[in-house]
Amino acid sequence: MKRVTIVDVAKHAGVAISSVSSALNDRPGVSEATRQRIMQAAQELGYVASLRGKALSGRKAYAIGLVVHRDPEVFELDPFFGAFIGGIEEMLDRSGFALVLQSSATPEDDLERYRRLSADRRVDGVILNELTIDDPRVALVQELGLPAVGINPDPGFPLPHVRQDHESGIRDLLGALTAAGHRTIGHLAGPGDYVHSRQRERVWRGFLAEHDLTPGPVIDAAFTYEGGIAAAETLLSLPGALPTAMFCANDLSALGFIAELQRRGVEVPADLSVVGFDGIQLGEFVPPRLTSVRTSARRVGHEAARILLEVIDGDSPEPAVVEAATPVWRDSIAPARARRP
Amino acid sequence: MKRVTIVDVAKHAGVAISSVSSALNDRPGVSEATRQRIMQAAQELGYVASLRGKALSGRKAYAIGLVVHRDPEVFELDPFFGAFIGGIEEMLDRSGFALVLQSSATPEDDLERYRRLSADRRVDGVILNELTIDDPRVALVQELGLPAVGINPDPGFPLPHVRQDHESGIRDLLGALTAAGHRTIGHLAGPGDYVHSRQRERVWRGFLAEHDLTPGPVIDAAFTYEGGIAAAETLLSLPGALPTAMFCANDLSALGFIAELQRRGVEVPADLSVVGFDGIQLGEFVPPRLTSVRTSARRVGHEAARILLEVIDGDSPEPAVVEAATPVWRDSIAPARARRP
DNA sequence: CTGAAAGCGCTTACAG
DNA sequence: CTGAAAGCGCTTACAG
Repeated sequence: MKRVTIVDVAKHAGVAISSVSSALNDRPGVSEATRQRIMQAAQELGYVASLRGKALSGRKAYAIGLVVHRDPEVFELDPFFGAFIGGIEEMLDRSGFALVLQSSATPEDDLERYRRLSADRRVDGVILNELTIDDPRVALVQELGLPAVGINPDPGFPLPHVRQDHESGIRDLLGALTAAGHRTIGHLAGPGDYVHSRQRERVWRGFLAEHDLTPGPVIDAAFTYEGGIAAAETLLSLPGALPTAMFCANDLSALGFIAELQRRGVEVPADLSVVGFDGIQLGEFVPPRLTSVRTSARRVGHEAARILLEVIDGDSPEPAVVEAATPVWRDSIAPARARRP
Repeated sequence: MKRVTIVDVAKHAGVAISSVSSALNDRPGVSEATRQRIMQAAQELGYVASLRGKALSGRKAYAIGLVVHRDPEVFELDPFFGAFIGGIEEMLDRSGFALVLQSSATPEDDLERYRRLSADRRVDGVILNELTIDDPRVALVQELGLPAVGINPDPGFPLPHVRQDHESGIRDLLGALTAAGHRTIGHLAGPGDYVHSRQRERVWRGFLAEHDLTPGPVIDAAFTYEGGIAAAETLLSLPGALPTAMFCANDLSALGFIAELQRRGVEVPADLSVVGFDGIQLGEFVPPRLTSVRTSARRVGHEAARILLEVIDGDSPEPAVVEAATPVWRDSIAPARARRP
């Protein structure tokens, strides 16, 4: 079956293709009567503009790119992506844009993806997620002149971005911990090259300083269940008394952490209170149900797409701000009690 | 900065653009000497062909589509997608194709996505994942003339597809159960509209029939952790004795199922052996570690992309067969013991 | 307001 | 083997 093109619509409506184009794209310069006629012709023929013609002539790909790391475990259990992508789609869809998803094995490969996405003009812009300290992608997109928006960057970030406040939520959790009598609060930190790992640690450190509390142990962990298990082993092998509470930079690792502590005879939260960050579903189900901070991946994705579309349109949008992440009160905080000897 | 086009390369090499096109696409009709000269010119100018020109002129989008359901919980914790998408990418990448990912809220929306993907010529083909009984997408892609490949369909599927045998793995698990003395084996079934739910149940039923065993209770459950919890409640509310073992169609629900059973005082595997299907990471960590069947989402994705590319090329590829899913022996099977009264 | 024409950057017959 | 030309399906100045 032959594809119906703009030429067919023009013929059917008895006008020039330029008028069809203007009418269908809500551009001015077409009388209401003509517009109606064109709309109807398009409708009758079942015309849908070909993206290929549009793309070549309009100098736009009508697509944006997202490159995610292939690290299987992260991708497997990270609850962020589903909602994040859903939010992106939600926004994109109305604009006739699509999401091109790529997965990369390494950071170098990552850069190569962006480079090619730009070189072959596959997308009009990209979303920069999981920013790292001095993220090389920032310089790259600047060099390429590729529109980009960052997710939750540190202050001073040179590109358009969207931000969701995480500080108030974490502070609420830490406040609940001190209110429950905790004085030694440790931190299960995420990989140090991610800005969000650092950001979360910074809030913890700042809170303790303000309250004249000495920071408890800091243990590095991958953002995975296994990472949490390893962290528990590390904590238990540390000399001296255990902290009475831990703030984990990530729920998934918090769950592994708790499971391993329990396996080794440390009661959570009786012996050790634990709070996480992310608000994943699974935290609702495990014992004890995990107190955490819930972020809005969907909203963040939505806003990222919105901002990016504006950048692609040639605007310089203000950073988008999504409502702050909120505490999720569940069962993993208990009153501090005397430390184990 | 001005984009370098095929015209620039032709000029720089002192040839016609048609020769450049032929040379760069490894088409015959260019002498080795000319080809060399063109390659070098392209290299020197940093030329990368624009997909927009290629797409319009070559009548191809150089992209394939995947539409996934937006159901947050599934998307959140389903380990399948990450690996599956990784596998697709792996294959696509070499061919210069990209993955366009869309998320849909409802089955109707789903069809609309495919329809538009085809109408605006955004993609050259699609992957049909999570097939349902009488899946309406099959008729749709046939009607649209949209190349498509199905994942693990039932016999008689009219489109190209890729299949991973699940039967042998499930039978191994069930065999281990009977070898451990289990005679009453129930089934935690997935949503009945999915063909893979039915397939798994069918294997279970067939195995029992062959061994002259009366099927234990069948409980329907969503493919989620919560679904497993609900299923445990249902099982415990059933009149009569408990089965001594359950085969779950899905690991995530198996984990919820086990957790809830334990919460209610049923020891797993001592009182009740449980096996799952999927082989997700998380099953490695929870107590008891979940015995399951591991599928190869990555391989399946890889083969699906390969087959689809062939269909797009105009071929009629044989169904792809990925090596069978294999049992993962862990700790959730114990010898059958006298049932609780 | 309306339409004829050029042009986006390629591929593909088709002459030479 | 090589090159000039048409054409893919649109958008966008530019005349009328």
